[in-house]
Amino acid sequence: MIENLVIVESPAKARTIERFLGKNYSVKSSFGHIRDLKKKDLGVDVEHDFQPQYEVTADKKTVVKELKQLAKESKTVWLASDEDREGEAIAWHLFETLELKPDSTRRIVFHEITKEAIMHAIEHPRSIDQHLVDAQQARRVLDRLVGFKISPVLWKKIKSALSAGRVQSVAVRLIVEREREINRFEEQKYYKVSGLFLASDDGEAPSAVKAELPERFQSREETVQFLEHCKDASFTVSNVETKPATRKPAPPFTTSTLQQEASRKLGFAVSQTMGIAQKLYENGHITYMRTDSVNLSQLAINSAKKVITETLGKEYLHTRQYATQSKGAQEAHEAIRPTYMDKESIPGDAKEQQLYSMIYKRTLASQMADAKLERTVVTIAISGHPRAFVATGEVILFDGFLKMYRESFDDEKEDEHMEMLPALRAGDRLQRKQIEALEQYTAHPPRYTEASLVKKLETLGIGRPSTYAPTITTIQNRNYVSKESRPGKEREIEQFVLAGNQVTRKPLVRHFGTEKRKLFPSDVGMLVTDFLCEHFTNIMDYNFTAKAEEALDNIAEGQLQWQSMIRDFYAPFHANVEKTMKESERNTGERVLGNDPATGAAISVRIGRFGPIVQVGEGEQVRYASLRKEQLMETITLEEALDLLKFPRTLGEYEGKPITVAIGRFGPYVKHDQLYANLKKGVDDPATISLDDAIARVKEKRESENNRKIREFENGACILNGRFGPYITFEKSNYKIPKTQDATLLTFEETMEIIEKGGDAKTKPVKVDAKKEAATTKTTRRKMTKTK
DNA sequence: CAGTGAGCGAGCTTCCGCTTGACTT
Repeated sequence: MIENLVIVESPAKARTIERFLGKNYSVKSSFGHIRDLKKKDLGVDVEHDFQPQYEVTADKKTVVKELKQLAKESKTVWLASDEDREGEAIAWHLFETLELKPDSTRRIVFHEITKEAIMHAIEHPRSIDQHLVDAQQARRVLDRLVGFKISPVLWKKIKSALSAGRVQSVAVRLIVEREREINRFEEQKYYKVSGLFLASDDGEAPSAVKAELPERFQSREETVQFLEHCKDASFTVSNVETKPATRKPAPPFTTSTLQQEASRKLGFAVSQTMGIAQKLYENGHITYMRTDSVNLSQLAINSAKKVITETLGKEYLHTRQYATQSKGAQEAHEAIRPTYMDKESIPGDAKEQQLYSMIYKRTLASQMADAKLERTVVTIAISGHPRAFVATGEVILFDGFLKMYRESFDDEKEDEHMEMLPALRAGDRLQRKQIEALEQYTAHPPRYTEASLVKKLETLGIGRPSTYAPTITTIQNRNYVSKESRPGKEREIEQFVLAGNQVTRKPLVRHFGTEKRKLFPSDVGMLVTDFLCEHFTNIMDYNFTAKAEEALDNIAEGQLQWQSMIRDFYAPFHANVEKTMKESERNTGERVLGNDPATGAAISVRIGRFGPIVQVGEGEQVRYASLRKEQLMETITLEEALDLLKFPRTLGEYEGKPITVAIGRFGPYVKHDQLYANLKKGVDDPATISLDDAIARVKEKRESENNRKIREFENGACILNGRFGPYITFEKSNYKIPKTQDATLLTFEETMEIIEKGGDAKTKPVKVDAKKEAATTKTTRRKMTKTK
């Protein structure tokens, strides 16, 4: 007989609490939700007041069985899940599923994992808050109805296996709309003028002053005229303004801000950050990593106080309590912080250490003094000209929290660090050294990164800390958006330099528009977004979730019955689903671009079975070509489409067989006798490549194929070198070689034995959608490298 | 590292939010 069974959500938390509670308490974990709406079908009985049809989730069967047994043997069961909507529902589902008795069940909550907090909770149990549970049921049912009613409309009207949802569809919409803003954007050329001056020599070495002209010049003529004027002009300090300024530290990390900073400072993907944070949490180094709270426990603040005072001194200390401002925050946890504030570093791999160090510094900095600065703005007048140069300098009088941590921002420019200025007074004459005018272009609004999309979703109150990373993965897996790095364009620009007494023009080549790890919408993403915005306007509204949250709050407060909220939503929604199913056309996003100048045949683009294609002609004469990854149906021109249709192109013959050039999913390639060889990026142009160069690619590919091949047997079985080391391939299936065997020494018999044995575990050579297959192999690969 | 296609049938796909291990081509 167990005296007390305590159930929490996370096993790591269970371990900690068990230490505090002693031997009369057994602490177990439910591993989150244990029950959910039926996996198959709608799982909601819309005919009978939306009765939810719950079932124990497949991977929770064993946990539930174990908990049920333990509960039976326990005198008292303490349900200690989080104190938010989901946590309350978990407690209720446990109560129902484990068939607990009201008399022997207690609901408790605590906000800090300390002995005092837990003991206090045990002394103040309450009962399950059914209103809060109902709010969760409403949330769950709403999401199921939206997702499972709209997705089938997409399967029928656009493409199979697509999905729609309250969160993901809006996330995609944000990316699609940003892309269109960028397409509409008209860049403007301008010239930016900067000057280098010398402060007059007062016996010591003269010091340099870098200054800029705040206004930009639109035309070259204006620019050159200005520089010509500067030739003989004199430059005088006309004004010096010095102002004190302070900077405050950023609050401690939440899930969203951690993801943003890890992306900016460490280049981590959102899911990567969460994986590393999970490890740190499991090893006891940090507090819980899925949180929307910036709150620190008194214990944490006190120990931060101690560390700061002891290592940096009292003047660096300024304890603060931060208040969460983000919409829809439920604050079941603390901010993300080190478990022990005195641990500056932890064991673990490089990435774990990097992330920990960032969390450590940010948390300590949040309890440190403001930085005190002095900002100086110097105006430099130009004789005979109305404009003036401006030099800005910043001096840190007291570094405060900056000693520990400096926050990063998305729009930060590398070269904008402030420098110190020499001491200057109004009336000082400056010596002109050099003045430059550089041709520049206005920048379009930035594309979202994974992390900046999370930030945007959070400000809209859409999604939760536990779903930011999965949502971003989902919209990429559905091929609505993709994360890509694109090189941008090289562009010739000009610079005018006034040095000595001469203005010279320098042509320069600069890179513009480089994109790193940005989210780009696909044609399908755009098509689905347009379709949903047209037919399901209210769900695509950026305020849909915020409005739903208001109703959910009313349910939680007992002001509104949950079925009543769902009923109000469902009636018009369902009618709309039916109407759209029946009336709307199948939508391939077809767009006619024009006619082929050679034959007069119509050229159009649309979404085909395997993605966007360009089509020329019809019937027997029809020809297709895939769009390239960076092309969109919305913006492709007739000329670009014609270029795509030039392939495959036959170059000639080699060894009696034709050599052709084509453009596939993975870029341009040459094909010769079953062999595919990629063209060399930046060297070969598929439109102009010569037969000789193509033959060279084929020979190179043969060479590398041979190097890959360790052995080949008579019956076609091969031992190859792959990414994961040597493996066997036979009749389109791959087999792992046991670590105990040396791949280079395998005999034919041994090889065939491995193939036989591996019969069950091997991958089935089934036909799968090529894109889907590529997506799954990609994700497994990512996971493999992560666990390494 | 590997991959370079383009609907016959039948049946499947799908949501959001809690939480961790499985997976080894």
